Amino acid sequence: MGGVDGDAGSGGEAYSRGRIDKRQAIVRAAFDVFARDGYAQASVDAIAAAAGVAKPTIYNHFGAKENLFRVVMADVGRRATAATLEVLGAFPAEPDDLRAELTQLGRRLTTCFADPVSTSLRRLLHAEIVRFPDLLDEVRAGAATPVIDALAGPLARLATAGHLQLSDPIRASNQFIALIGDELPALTALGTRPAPPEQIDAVVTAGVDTFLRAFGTADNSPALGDPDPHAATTSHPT
Amino acid sequence: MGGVDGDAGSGGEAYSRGRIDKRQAIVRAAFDVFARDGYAQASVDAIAAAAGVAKPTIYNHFGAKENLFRVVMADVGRRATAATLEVLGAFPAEPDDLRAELTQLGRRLTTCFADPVSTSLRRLLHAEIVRFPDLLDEVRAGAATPVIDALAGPLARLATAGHLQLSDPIRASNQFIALIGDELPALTALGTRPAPPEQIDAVVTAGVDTFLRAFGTADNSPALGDPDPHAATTSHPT
DNA sequence: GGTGGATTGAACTCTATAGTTCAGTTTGAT
DNA sequence: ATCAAACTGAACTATAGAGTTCAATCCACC
Repeated sequence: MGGVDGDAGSGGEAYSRGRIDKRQAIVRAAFDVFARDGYAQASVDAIAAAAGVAKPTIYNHFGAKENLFRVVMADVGRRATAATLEVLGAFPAEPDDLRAELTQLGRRLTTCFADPVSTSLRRLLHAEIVRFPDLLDEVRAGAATPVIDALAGPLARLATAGHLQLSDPIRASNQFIALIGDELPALTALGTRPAPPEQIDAVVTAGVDTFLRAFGTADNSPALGDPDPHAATTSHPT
Repeated sequence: MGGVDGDAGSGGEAYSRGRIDKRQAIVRAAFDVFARDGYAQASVDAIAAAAGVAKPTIYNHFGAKENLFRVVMADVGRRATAATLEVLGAFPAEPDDLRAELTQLGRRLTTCFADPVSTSLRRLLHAEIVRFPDLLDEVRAGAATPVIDALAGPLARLATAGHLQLSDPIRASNQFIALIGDELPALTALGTRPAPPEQIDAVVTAGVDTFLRAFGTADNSPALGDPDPHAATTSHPT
């Protein structure tokens, strides 16, 4: 329920759906099935069954399977981006305790990145990029770049306010994301297993620490007493 | 061995024609086809054609397609790891110019990570992890963990020698990899496009700079005059 | 209570491909 | 030269799934 609406046109037809929102149900179900089976192995019959809909209804709405896939990917990309941008929007303009706020931000971001919506999108992109090369640019333009920019903004403000020392906020933004998120795929088995929260926490804490060692100023303290010298080992992302 | 030998009139095959190592040819060809088409869409006929081999030969050697896939993944994992470990092994024990050596190392590592062997492995892992969950552990144990460890060693040595200030070499190793490599998928379109070398260079340089800001000591200098404040923008990994 | 567009289920066509079979050929070794 | 094992080509079985068709049905709205 909620914003029904026939989503911004994917292929030409954008007319009034007389019925309840079968369309939404199909897209959601298709995402589940694609995420589980991959594009090639996901059968339209399975999607129809999962959506509680007859097969011809799918073809009525979306035409070929390929188009359904594109719509699904766009939808998932939009959802993932929205969640991440919301987290970034909640970052305070004038944080009292920068370290604490960055850590909090890191925790929230990793939660977003480890979410099934995000990880499945990731997996499907990797899986199908050869068959759908354009999908990457589409998703990246609508998802990745805005996120980096949305983090670069606050970082730049913190720099001009004298709480960080950095010359290139975009670069710093990418590096922050790298420091807190690069190990996530390894920790979550590419998103197929729930990650031990304490391991994620350790990575985020260490990432923020390194970030502040590199870019911090006097007011964001010297990492209170090496908070966690040896917690949980981690490995390289696949 | 060698010979192309006239194989009675069957024309235009792809790989070697010696009786000796059909098996190798099949594995190599299968990798190419899997990388291009994905597991489900890769047909055994296509693999046979690419390997210059008859279909029953494949079944003689490997049994079912699933097994062939496992063998291919193990082989590719081995190759990718070997290349990376070789690069890490070349890291000098007592570097004169730590910044330069780390930058060099970063460049070489990104070259490894951007190699088709590595990127295809990555893509196939993401694509098939749901169908082959065990593959991840196998590849990770044999590839990712050793790489992190192989970098942690030198870092630890540098720390005890007083050239770096860090308490957890494993963590620092992960973070170094993150700083230099996290943007690679975005820059190379998940490995499907060659990355502009100057962009990779900029990322590596900036990554090493941040790493040394965080962990460096007096002797590895304050980044010679902000070498490249604004070069090429980058985006978030997918 | 009638009308039209959306929906349904079921049967159908077509194509792709995993895996097998087999008779004949090539190969390296004896 | 001979032999056994590996290889080949081609035909074959069986299955699975994309996309279509159509008569019957449901629902919103007039």
